[in-house]
Amino acid sequence: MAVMKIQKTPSIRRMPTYLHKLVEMQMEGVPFVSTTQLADYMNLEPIVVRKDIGITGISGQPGIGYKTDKLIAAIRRFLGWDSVIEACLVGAGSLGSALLGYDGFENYGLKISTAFDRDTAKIGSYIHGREIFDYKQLPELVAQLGLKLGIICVPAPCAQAVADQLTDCGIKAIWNFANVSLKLPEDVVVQREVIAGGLALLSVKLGQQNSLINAEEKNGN
Amino acid sequence: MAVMKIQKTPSIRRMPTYLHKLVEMQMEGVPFVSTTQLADYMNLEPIVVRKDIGITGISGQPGIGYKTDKLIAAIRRFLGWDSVIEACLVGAGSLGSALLGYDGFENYGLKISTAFDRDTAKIGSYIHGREIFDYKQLPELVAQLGLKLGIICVPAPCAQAVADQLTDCGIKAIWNFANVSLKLPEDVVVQREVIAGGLALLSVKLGQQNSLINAEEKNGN
DNA sequence: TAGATTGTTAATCGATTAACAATC
DNA sequence: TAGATTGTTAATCGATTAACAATC
Repeated sequence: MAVMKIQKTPSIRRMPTYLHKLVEMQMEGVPFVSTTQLADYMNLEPIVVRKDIGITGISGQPGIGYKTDKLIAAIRRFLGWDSVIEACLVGAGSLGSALLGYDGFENYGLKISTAFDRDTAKIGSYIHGREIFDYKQLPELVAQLGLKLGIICVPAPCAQAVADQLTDCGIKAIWNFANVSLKLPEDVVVQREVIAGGLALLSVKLGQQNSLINAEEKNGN
Repeated sequence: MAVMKIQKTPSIRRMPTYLHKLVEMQMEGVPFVSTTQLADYMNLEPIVVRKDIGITGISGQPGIGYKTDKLIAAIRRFLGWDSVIEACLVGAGSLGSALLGYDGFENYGLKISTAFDRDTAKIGSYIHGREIFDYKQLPELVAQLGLKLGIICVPAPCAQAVADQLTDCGIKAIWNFANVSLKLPEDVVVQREVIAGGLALLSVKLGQQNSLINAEEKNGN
């Protein structure tokens, strides 16, 4: 199978943020939204939002904007979030627990239907109202529920073994929060979250800001 | 002050991952690393790694690679992680707790020196060995410790107020995990983590993969 | 009619990839 | 000498930005 290359990554990454704001506006009863409004909210230029929305295929009304409901629907459809996908989570440590407790996923087409851990102290307990199952039961339950998405929250050294187990069970997509690069079959897609990536960006911004300030001080401003 | 625009965002985001792997190799006693090795690990092309490393300014040895120690130092210097920056964390909920428990930050030039919450049940307790302070004490402690970085882990509706408070106290950089876009003074840098952004990317990949499979089935492959 | 916004086309900019001489 | 790798230059590709007619 050909290696996939996704384009418009920056646009796709912005979609959930539009969605979040739009749902909020929808609840407030706002019937129309313009790219200007969304751009203001996100601190970017309207043309960026216009292009992003363009790829969903929706059309708006010149001079007015987009119907809030339709725009929400268009973004959901584009992302494949119009039908809920069920997932299993492996590793109920602090990060895994945080994800289990996050109630925004319902807006993002995701439902974590089962959670697993190896720790006997956790097995059978409930975290944010969800039972933690024995990791040994994973193949059985994943097959039974026909799950296609797995979320890995185990420590880095265990992550590859868990990933192998998941793909053996028919999982086709992995959301990887472990700090390690996984080797997977070509027909399995993976998204690795590297929290430190954001920190790196922030650090570089801070460094640039500081040198800017120093430069201005030098110029007597 | 001019609005900052950081370039080479994708390269910067990859830096911590290089760093993580390099530190691992260093501990294993590997003296030299080539871009080929790093590329293999990260599932990308060597030229990408070569370009990324290039921006740190380090030079390697043709035919051999880079000295592991020197490369680690170069990446740390580039990111400003050669000196530890102290931060405060606001909001000791499940995500805040997970961050407090993450022990990888020491490698990333970050030390969370204080954590705050408003909840009296949490104040005075210890999470992952760190005392949780009353949010009311924030101005006092931030000033006392001279902190420049704040990490926001409070619910979205409180995030802007916390951000305002932080900037009032002299915080110059904010790492925002709340699901809201913050309005900040121009001299304060911000990095917002949108966890759902990664999920959006994964969903689109999964959709593309599925249509690829369908196409191949149609062609009888 | 005036102001706001969409949607498209073109221009610019930056990131990725390719190619290859120089070096170990 | 053969193989591997760096570092640089050029080519390609895609994303961002600008401009503007069409529409409400």
